[in-house]
Amino acid sequence: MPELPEVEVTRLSFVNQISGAKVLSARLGKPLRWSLGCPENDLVGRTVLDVRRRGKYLLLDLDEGLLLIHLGMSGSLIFAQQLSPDGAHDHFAMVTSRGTLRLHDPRRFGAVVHATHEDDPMARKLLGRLGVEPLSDSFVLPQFQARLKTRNTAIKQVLLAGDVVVGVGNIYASEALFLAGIRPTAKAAKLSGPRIAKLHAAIRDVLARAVATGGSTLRDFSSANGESGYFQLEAMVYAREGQACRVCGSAVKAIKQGQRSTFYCPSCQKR
DNA sequence: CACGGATCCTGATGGC
DNA sequence: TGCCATCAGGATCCGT
Repeated sequence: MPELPEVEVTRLSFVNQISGAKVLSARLGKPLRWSLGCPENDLVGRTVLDVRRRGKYLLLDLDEGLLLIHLGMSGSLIFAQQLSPDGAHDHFAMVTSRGTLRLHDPRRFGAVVHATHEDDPMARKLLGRLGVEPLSDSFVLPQFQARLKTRNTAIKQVLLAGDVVVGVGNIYASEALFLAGIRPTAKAAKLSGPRIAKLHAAIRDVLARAVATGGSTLRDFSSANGESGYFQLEAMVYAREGQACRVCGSAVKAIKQGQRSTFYCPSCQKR
C-alpha cells in the first residue's frame, strides 16, 4: 500500500510533534509480520528523538534504541492527542507525553520492531539489503546502470525488489516506466545507457512529485494527521486497463508479473 | 548471487 | 441475499 511517498508524507506529518516526547505506555494487539521483540514495558520512559525513513521503513530514534515501523500493504499511522478507542485492526499503540501513535493495519503485513541500534541483527535483517534512496544524492546514474547490468529479469521486477533502489512500489513502478517509455517486461540488463538515464530521472520525478503533492494517488491513504489522501497526481497507466493513454490515446494494457499487476501503454512503451 | 513462486492476512468487489 | 473466486499499495523465505 504505502510506497515511499506515502511513508515520507506520514513521517513529515508527525515528526515535529513526536520529537522530544516521552513514552508513557505501549501496547501490541494481534501479531504483525514482526512484533517488537521486547516487552512493551521496555519502551516506557524512552524519549523519541527523531523520525527518519529508510525505504518504506520509518525509524523512530529513541534515547536508547530505536523502533522500526513498516506499514506493509494496508497499514497507516495516526498520531494525535485525542484518539477514539483502539479498533479491531489497531495493532500497536504508543501513548506519549505529546500524543498517541497508533498503527492501523487490517492485513497485518506491517511490522513494529525494537532494535538496540541500527546494527543489531534484526535491524540488519530488515534494512541490510536495501538499495539506494532514490531521492538522495547517492542515487547516481553510473551505479544504477551497473546494478541493472547484473539483472537478467524484467525491469519492473527489479524495481519492486528494492535491492537496487528502494521505495518504488507497484504503482510507482508502472508510472516511472511509463514516464521513461520503457516496457515493464524489458530485461534490465539489456537497457541502453540513455534509457536507463531516462528511468533514473523518471523515478526521481514521479516520487518527488508524489511527496510534494502530499502523497499520491492512493484511494484510502491518509497521513498521520488524519488528513485523507487527495488525488492530486493522476496515474498515467496504473489501474487504467482498457482506458485511453493520456499521451497517445492507445488502450492501456494490464499484465501480471510475479503475481502483481503491471500497467503500460503498448504504444508509448514499445520495448 | 540471482531467479521464480509460495506465503503471511483481511476486506472489497464482482459473478452467479 | 449468500457463496465463491479474485484481487489489493509488500517483501521475505525457500528451492533451484
